[in-house]
Parts: sequence; C-alpha cells; structure tokens
Amino acid sequence: MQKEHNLSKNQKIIFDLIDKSGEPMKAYSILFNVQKKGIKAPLQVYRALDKLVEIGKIHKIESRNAFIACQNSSCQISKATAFSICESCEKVSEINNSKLSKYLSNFEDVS
Amino acid sequence: MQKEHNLSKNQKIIFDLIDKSGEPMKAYSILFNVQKKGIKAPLQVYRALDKLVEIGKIHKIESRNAFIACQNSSCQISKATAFSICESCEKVSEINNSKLSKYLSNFEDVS
DNA sequence: TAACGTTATGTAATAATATAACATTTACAA
DNA sequence: TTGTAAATGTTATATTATTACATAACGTTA
Repeated sequence: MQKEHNLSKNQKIIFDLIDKSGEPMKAYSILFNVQKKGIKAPLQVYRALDKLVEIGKIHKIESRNAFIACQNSSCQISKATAFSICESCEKVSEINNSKLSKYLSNFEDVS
Repeated sequence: MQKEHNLSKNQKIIFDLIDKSGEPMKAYSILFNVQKKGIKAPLQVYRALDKLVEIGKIHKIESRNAFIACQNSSCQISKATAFSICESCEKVSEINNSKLSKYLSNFEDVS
C-alpha cells in the first residue's frame, strides 16, 4: 500500500479531472477545464502535476506531453510503469506485466 | 542489416553532429551548432530529425526532448529501443537486452 | 498561541520546444 | 525530359514549460 497523501485544493481539482477523464490529458487542456474553479495560470497546473507525479497518483506520458491517472495505485508497479499506445487510435493502457516491472525496477546500468 | 539510406545534405550534417557528440542533443542546440553550415531555421532541423528517426539512425529520448544516435544500427533492436538515464549524472545508454526488445517487439495490447 | 519552517498558491513575464503554411528546388525513375 | 516525390528555404505562430518574485496556509513544537 502506498502512503496516504492529503491533496491540496489545486492538486485535488486537477487529479479529479484527470482521473475522471480516464485518458491522457495535456496541461493546457487541463488549464482550460479548471479555469472555472479559479485556476488561472499554467504554473498552477504544472505545480500540481509535478506533485501528483511525485507521489505516484498520475504518470506523465512523455511522448505525448500528457498526464494520466495511475491504474496501479495500490501496488508497487507504480514505480516502474510502461504504457502501450495504439498508433492508430491513440488509446493508452498501462502495461501490467510483473516481469517487465521487475526488470525495470531492478535495472542497473552495467556499462 | 538495415537498408542503406542516402542521407540528404541537411540530414547528413545533423546526423554527423549528433553521432559525434555521443550524447543526447536538443533541437535548438543542434540548430545553434549547424548555423555556420547554413541551416538557419528550426524547421530545417526538425525535418531532418524526423527523417533520421524514421529510418532508425537516431532515437528521440522523449523525456528529454533530445535525440541520440542509434547504437544498434546493424541489428533489429533499433525497432524496440529503451534507454537508461542516470538520475544524478544524466548519462544515457541504450539498453541492450534481447528479452526486453523481444517483449516490446511482440507486444500486443489484449485489453 | 507565537514563532518558525515548509508547502502551497497567485501572478506576470518569458523561455523552450514544435508546427503550419506556403514557395521553391533537387533527385531520379519512367 | 518530364513527372513526381523528396528535400529545402522562409516567415510566422502554436504549444509546452519555467523563472522570478510575492503572499498565504499548514503543521509543529517551544
């Protein structure tokens, strides 16, 4: 089990949005969606996103510059995450493969 | 063996620069470095980078917005590439693990 | 509860990364 | 030699992310 984190106001607004959407969301799209809740500037979004990534509630899909809620919050896979991304429909899924996550977790560069 | 590609002028200039550097290079750093060779605009750089990625001569490190020469140009690993990135020194290495590349190559999302 | 350190927030400006749109030139096979 | 795809050149602009600085809220512990 992961440590319980009390999300701050902005963090909660932004996490809820991403979690409900179920798919990767981009920072400025998030910004647009939360403006009615008083979040007005990119930095407010990026700060919340940074924190949410840090505590493992969301992941950044680097190749898309987008953020998605973690699907494995109760297990340790969240520390070694990989995604599949369909090249035609763009559907993103968190890969759930214990061998892969073990390999990534234990990875040491021996070069 | 991979198909032989004849690089165009801009592609060759940019590939040579990345290949010689031996580490990930960012697009605007590349641009700065090739201005004396007549490449003056971001788009000229991005177009060459796109093509070089497409033919497998370089990889994009998505989390760094940077490009590095492929270290496996003569084998099929180049189609299923992963990198290790040191979190303190930033050193990047292309992972060479046949089981991993086989897993990635054969990956099918069954969800 | 007062004082302190830490975390979160607010705001403006700007840096860094990437693409759109359009015109022209080059390479090369039919 | 000409038709076509690939590559190039150029300007403008869109998108993504950070710097810098000020203020407020939270939690601890003296």
